[in-house]
Amino acid sequence: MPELPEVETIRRDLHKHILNKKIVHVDNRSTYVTRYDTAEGFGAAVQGASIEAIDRIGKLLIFQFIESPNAVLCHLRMTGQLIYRTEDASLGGGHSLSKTKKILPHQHTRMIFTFEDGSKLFFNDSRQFGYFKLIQKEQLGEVYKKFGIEPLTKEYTFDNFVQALKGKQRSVKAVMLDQGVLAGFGNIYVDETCFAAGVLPDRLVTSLTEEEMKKLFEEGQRIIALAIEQRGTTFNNYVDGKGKKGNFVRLLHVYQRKGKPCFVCGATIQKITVAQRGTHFCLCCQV
DNA sequence: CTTTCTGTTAGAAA
DNA sequence: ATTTCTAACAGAAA
Repeated sequence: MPELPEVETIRRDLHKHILNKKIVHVDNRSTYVTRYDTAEGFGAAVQGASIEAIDRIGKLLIFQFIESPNAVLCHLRMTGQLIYRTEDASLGGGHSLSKTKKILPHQHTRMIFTFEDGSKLFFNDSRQFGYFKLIQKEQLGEVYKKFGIEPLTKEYTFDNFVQALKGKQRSVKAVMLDQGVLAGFGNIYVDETCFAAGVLPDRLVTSLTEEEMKKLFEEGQRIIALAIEQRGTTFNNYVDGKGKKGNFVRLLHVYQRKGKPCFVCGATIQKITVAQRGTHFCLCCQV
């Protein structure tokens, strides 16, 4: 499940590999992933365009093109993957393709961008919740405006954090998952942040003390930064821009640890549903 | 075999 | 206006 750290890892990988590269061909294998555009319109806008910038806000990737009014938004949702392969690697014939690497394209490959040098960017998405959306560069301001404050930006201050959460009649979990309040947190990092902050996820935001608020603010930023350092969390589906898994799994304290002993106090990790999501916590460490 | 669960977000419903 | 619920889809688990 790509959240901010996973999407940022992919963004950095792609920045390294496809910047300034010209797209010579687009193979759109599922009209559903370009559901906001016609397949013809999307292909026409992107073919022949060169990558000027790859940006990100929250979990949303933004591709901009050189000398073009167009940009493309890409959201991976639950199971989307963006994997870059050089011509050599995508052919799969040689020993450059290890056994652990899947041959691409496969059944779930929904889009293939081919660059001038023969390298390719594969978009795989088994559930097809992810999408590509054509947009004008001048509309990007409106796109950014829909997002709340994001960890690791200069807007992420304690004052802004308190301001964003203030007055919400909802659980900590629901508010932290709300991309319009905080940008980039998903199920994994909300549960981990709540654990680190010692706050139960089903607490109402209005019940939080100043110190608890501060803890959530600080731990949220610390965990997101640490997860980026570890190149994200691979629980089942996520891989980086080169198809490799993330390393944060071994640092998880509560997520997907139901029934296992808490690393801090030994109590059994609990799982309930909060804000329609599986939610993990330690009854001993969190209040 | 069928049913349930997974977790993101838009859009609908409350 | 704000919050909650459901649909979109495919596959793993029950």
